Amino acid sequence: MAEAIWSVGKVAKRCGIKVSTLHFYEQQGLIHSWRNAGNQRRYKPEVLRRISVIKAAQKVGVSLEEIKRAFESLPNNRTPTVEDWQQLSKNWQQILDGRIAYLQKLRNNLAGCIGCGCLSMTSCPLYNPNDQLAEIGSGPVLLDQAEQQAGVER
Amino acid sequence: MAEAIWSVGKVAKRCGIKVSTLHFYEQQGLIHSWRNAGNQRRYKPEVLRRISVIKAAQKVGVSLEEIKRAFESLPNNRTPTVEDWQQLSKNWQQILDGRIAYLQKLRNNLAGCIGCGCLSMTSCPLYNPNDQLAEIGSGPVLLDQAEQQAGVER
DNA sequence: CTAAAACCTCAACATTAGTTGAGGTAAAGC
DNA sequence: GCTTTACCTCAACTAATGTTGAGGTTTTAG
Repeated sequence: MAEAIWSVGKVAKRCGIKVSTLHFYEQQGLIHSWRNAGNQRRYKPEVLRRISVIKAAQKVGVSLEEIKRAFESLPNNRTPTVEDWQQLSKNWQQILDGRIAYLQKLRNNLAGCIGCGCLSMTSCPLYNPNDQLAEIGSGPVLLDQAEQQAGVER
Repeated sequence: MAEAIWSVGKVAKRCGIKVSTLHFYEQQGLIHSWRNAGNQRRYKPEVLRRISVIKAAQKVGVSLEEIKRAFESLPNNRTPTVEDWQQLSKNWQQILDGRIAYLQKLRNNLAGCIGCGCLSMTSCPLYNPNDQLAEIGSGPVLLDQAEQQAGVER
């Protein structure tokens, strides 16, 4: 201990990622390092925290670009404090809450939509783009009223 | 109505996706069509349901490859029945339940991990790869015990 | 002091999920 | 019947997220 400076290999091993990924993240501006006399990367322990946040965010489907923007709220002139991370954490929880609510809605509608017998898209919240269900990742989901015109099929 | 046969343009418009995406999905084996006398694609209304399932799945972070495997449980010799879709829906709900549980765990640990003051990864469920939190998408998240060796931090 | 392990850069490649465009055919509207 | 719109194929391109490898330097262990 007292050894608060990390090499790229150590960080990679500790985080379960590849050295090349650290290079990549640095290139993308997600993490920072300085160089020693022999041009090798050196990291503050803070980087471990950043990487774990990146990993957690990715599991929730957040892009590196968005993570980068979130990190921009952290100070770059000094090591982030507990308060800095807490603020970031608070923002994250909001995202997570939304995400959870979305999934729950999707889950509860699933039996009634995908597996339903109505074969209609008119009122289905899964198919209906006006439903807030669709308001997470992308644009329009699917338009309404359709499959009941079926039955004839081929 | 009675017109239960769809052209690629109609399907695309109804689903809010591009024609090229339909080509792509067909090429990937996610949807099927037959051709009319003039070599144009024709679809059963079933395709709308498939596409909405694809779109819903993607929002949950499921890859096309996994969706394809899920679709393999559907009959390819006949149009899927309500029961077929219900079965698929049931499997989906399990995935969703796991995903929701994961996010909830992540959410509840967020303040205590990212934003905590301990600066230690020894017992942090977010950093700890043995924690089931990590069991969703990928391999190891982050290994333990680290940042408390910090404090010096140059 | 030397050999092995770890690093460095830079370019190319990989994968997923599509999109775009060129060059040509089919169907629909008037 | 002509013109516009929709379709067709095939190849190339995009963007995000990394990974691999070549060729060379630094650090570390014995």
